[in-house]
Amino acid sequence: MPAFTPTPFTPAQLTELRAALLNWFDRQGRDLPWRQGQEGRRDPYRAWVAEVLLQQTQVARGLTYYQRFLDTFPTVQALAAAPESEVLKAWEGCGYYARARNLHRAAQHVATHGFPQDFVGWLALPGVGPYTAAALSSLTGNEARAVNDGNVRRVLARLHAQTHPTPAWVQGHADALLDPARPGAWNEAVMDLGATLCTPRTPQCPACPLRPWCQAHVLGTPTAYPAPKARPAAQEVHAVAVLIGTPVCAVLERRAGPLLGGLMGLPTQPFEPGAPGAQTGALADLCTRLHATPGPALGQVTHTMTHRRITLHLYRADGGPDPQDVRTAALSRLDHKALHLAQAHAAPLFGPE
DNA sequence: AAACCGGGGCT
DNA sequence: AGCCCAGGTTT
Repeated sequence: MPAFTPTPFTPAQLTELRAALLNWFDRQGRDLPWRQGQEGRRDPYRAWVAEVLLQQTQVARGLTYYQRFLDTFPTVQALAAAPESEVLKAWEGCGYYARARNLHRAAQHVATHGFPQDFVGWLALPGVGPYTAAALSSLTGNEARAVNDGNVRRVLARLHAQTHPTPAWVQGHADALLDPARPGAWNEAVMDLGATLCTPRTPQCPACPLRPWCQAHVLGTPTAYPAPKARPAAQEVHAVAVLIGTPVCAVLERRAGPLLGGLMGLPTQPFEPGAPGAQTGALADLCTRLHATPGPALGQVTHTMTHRRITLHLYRADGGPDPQDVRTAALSRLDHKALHLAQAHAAPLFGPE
């Protein structure tokens, strides 16, 4: 017996449902810059960059980054030949920087060995998991692989009124629904439906081509599917940071590890906000490490990242390592906020514009 | 199972 | 103006 409940649709229903969604897609599907060329035969480089970008970034926001990234690296050879710092600079502000580092590493493999030709080949690239491998093998090779992303999960959960769809449940139903005649278009169609009509909060059921088959619509509570996931509470983090130099030419450090790895930023030192003297102690420790002299406070900025709420207490300092050009370095939003604060502090009233 | 990041929607 | 949410891959 199967591990999941197979699709309740009869073959005739399946044919109608597929035709309804694909007909909608042919007329209402989104015209996106990475969807050039024939369906199922999209350009692999453009599709790949787009899919990695769209792993954690919504289309509306992703368009800007996609444009910038392709202008900077028009081909996989250009991407492979670039230093990592330039790749991160092109990705700057987009978040989840491991995506850019993996894309860069994978490009060096692709530039010499060529693009993967199937699902397993795509899956072998760093930064390409089951979703992206299914998307790329279907979009560029018309392979019959059903994608399983957040949109698909939501569409299928509503279609079958399933509050707690497991990954295996979603994959099973996605496989059953996939139109084997047009796998690439089918995947694009389901994701477009989830992104434009079957949205998380305010679904547009009256316009939905799948409404005749949708159990959640029958029950009248589409937003109940799937049930929201529990999330860990945000954690308060405090750190001191120093500005040595100016907001456009400052001492920067390269961040290592999973958090903002590979990006540059102002030197920082965390501290326990409750403990007396902890903040001045952290400033002293940081300046000792940098061989710098602490100066006046410039203010503080807050930024939320993952499950952390970070407060950066910014100070001026002197001495230490050589400052560098801030504009050519890849920085996180947090550091841009800190530098903006320093700039406002430097010229609070006057100055050009 | 938990961590990674930033923006957009809703209150 | 804030809070809350969503989201593939990796470790």
